[in-house]
Amino acid sequence: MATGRTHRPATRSRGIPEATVARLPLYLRALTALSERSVPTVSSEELAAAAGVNSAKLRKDFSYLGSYGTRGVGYDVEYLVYQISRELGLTQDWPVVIVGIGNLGAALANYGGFASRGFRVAALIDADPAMAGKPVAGIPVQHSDDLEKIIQDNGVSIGVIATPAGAAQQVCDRLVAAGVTSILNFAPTVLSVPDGVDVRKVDLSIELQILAFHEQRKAGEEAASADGALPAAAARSDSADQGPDGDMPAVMPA
Amino acid sequence: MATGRTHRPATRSRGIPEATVARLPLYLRALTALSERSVPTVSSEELAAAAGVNSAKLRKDFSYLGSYGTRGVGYDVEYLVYQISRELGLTQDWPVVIVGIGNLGAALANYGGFASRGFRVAALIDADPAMAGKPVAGIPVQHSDDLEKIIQDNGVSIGVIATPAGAAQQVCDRLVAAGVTSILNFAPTVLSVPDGVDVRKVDLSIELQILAFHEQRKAGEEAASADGALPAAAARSDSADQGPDGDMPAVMPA
DNA sequence: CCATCTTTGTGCACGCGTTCACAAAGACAT
DNA sequence: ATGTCTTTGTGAACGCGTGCACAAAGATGG
Repeated sequence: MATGRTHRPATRSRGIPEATVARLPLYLRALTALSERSVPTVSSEELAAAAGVNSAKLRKDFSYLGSYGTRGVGYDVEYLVYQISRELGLTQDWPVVIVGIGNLGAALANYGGFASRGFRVAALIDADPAMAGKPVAGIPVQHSDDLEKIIQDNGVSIGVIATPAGAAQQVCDRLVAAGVTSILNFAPTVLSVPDGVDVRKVDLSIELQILAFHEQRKAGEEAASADGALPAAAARSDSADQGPDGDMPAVMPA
Repeated sequence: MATGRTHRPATRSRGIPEATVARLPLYLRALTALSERSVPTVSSEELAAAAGVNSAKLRKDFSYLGSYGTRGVGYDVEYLVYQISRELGLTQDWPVVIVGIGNLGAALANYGGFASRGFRVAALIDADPAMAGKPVAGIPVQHSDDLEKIIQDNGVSIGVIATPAGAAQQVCDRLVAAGVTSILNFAPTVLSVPDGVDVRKVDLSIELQILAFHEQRKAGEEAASADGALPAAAARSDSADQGPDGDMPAVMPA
């Protein structure tokens, strides 16, 4: 970004690889923990261990930020916390709306990690009129009719979708039309959005299926060494596939 | 391709790239939707659009499965649903335990997508004695003292951790010791596990921070074209860092 | 049976991300 | 000051994942 200050090798925001960006929050968390224990400096080796990554990767990641460590010593914890926070945009306050206040929406609303990380729940929105006015996590739920107004009044640019799958795209469209440019989607749907809008997806069902794949593979290999066949456990070979479920958000039936 | 058609070209489980495995559930969902609409066949182009991926990628993904499409026609929906389900291990029943029945744990327990995808909630476990016996989603919560017994009695190999961060590693260790080999972790902690155990992490806080990064970048660029400086919005430049929050699961305060 | 047309399966090239390994930078002791 | 020792920052090699572009397969119609 050209932010500029003369030197400042970094600030090449656009130069920061996605993979690195995705790890910065991890480093930040580990650093925050160190900071709370008043640890003044940390080596790449130590921090990498705490974050669960390779130390060379961590150093390279930091090099994109232009973060300066001190050779022979390590990194200054406080300085790094500040730099990463700044890079991630956490030094400012991000108002967030949560749409769809079912089980999951409520869980999200109650999540304490919001406020302490630069995020603020500006509003809770649900389509059910019966929910309107009812407080969840101390915040009154508002009806989705007022979605546009809420977004605009609060200058919201980040929206969280926790509605059933069927409603997700419509909600998404309205959020985008109202000015939201970043969306965190918990509904099991592929959202289509115009250029310039970022979408991230969290999908419990997918995560579990990936685990099942590996689990099956482990079982299969085990069996293979003794048997040569399939997992011993359940040989239930239904054609599977039954209830239509593609209609509620991962993790939350309305 | 080499697969030689002795039928059964697949089963090269170990040959399937991770990236492909991660997309299979996506394809499966799209295919299930088609199946429900009784669509008999689908082209890679159509299916790719529905799943939000590139059609060449999709074809290559399927080629790892050894799935057979028909040139000039496309893929048989039902056949593909079965093949992918099978490959993912969803034709068998996976008993799952959820540890930590707070807001999120309850939301997970209520998630309808479990049963319909080959997963079954075998038990809900919480450390709070006051929760014991209390039914959540129709399943009585059990005390964590009985964790090992529950795992063994039910032959559970997949565990979901939705506890506060402080308890996660300990719970993880007990799960692993009891025989769990796949863990879905919602707590904001890096879990360390022995070889052979898979861990997948879902972390709301990280997802939001990644969105914030891009959001800030957008704002910065916008401003740059007119101004040259930083986002106009909030120039709040605190040293940031405040409440200790690293102590509850992403999305769920006990 | 042959021609045409559609759609798959994949060889290939490119770019990103990871990791190694090491030179340079600096702290610290003497 | 000078030497030693630690730890960073990064050049370079490698491997994975992606996407293009096309040949081969097979359906379909004449």
